[in-house]
Amino acid sequence: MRAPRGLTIGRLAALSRVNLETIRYYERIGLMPAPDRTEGGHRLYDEAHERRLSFIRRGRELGFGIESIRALLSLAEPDHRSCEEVQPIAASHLHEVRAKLADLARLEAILAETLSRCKGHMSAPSCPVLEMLEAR
Amino acid sequence: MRAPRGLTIGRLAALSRVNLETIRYYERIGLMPAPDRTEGGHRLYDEAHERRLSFIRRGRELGFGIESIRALLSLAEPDHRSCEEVQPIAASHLHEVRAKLADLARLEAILAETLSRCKGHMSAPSCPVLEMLEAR
DNA sequence: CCTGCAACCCGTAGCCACTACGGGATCAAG
DNA sequence: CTTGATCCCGTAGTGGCTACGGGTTGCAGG
Repeated sequence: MRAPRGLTIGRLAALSRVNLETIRYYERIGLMPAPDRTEGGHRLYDEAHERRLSFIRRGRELGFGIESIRALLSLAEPDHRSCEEVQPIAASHLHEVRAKLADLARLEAILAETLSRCKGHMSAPSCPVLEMLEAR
Repeated sequence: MRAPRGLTIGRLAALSRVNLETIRYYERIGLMPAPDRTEGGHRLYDEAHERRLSFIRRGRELGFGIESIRALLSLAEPDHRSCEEVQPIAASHLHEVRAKLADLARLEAILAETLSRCKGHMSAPSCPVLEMLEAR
């Protein structure tokens, strides 16, 4: 009665909500360790892989880049565990997120305002959007 | 006293604030027409090119994709000029911008809140950021 | 006229983070 | 033992550029 260790890549993909091809990609770039294989060569994962992969997915969902996640993963290891070193990574990312946010908000305002001036004059020869793009 | 027609790619780049290599790229993908050349093969542009390139730059700055800009450019031509056809392109883009905006705002809130809980316990063994990534 | 050097030429490869494809091998259920 | 789902691997494509390298052209000063 050995534990049911041996998660196929497909089941790992479903469990961690990461695309199967993406898992292989993470292995290629060294973000996920190469797992054991069956005799026939199929990958076999365990719970530790699942935890690591879910960590990566949550990091990606928060917008961290692969290299930041690599750093965060090593800072999450029991020996190295350091909030002090995690903070600058997260803070720098937050800074970038805020910059993009400000940029997008600007675009949104311009687009919304310009489009609002389009309402109605469907068949008119003038177009606020085109005029903005041609603007001096 | 012929007009000073004949803008080198470098001067066009400076004038339109588009990278020189990007201009060549736009020509390769058919977004910019192939201009005349000097005897030696250097590209020579005119004001029409400058207007088109600036149109493209403004479109890119507003976040439109290359294919949308291609469509907008053709809808900006004197014969085809159609606000009616421009609107769905801009509206669809605005929709995408708003989706990204909402997504980024969500990230920002999570990151900011989590980081705020990091303040102070620099050398503590626990870390709100890591805990969130490991969550479950 | 000649030199020197900035500007230009072209094609290709690299960036990020995947995603898709194709053709073959393996696994597990019936 | 057959079938069909799953998995294998390597490579190429995505978007929108940017960088590189090695060669050619243009033009201003001497």
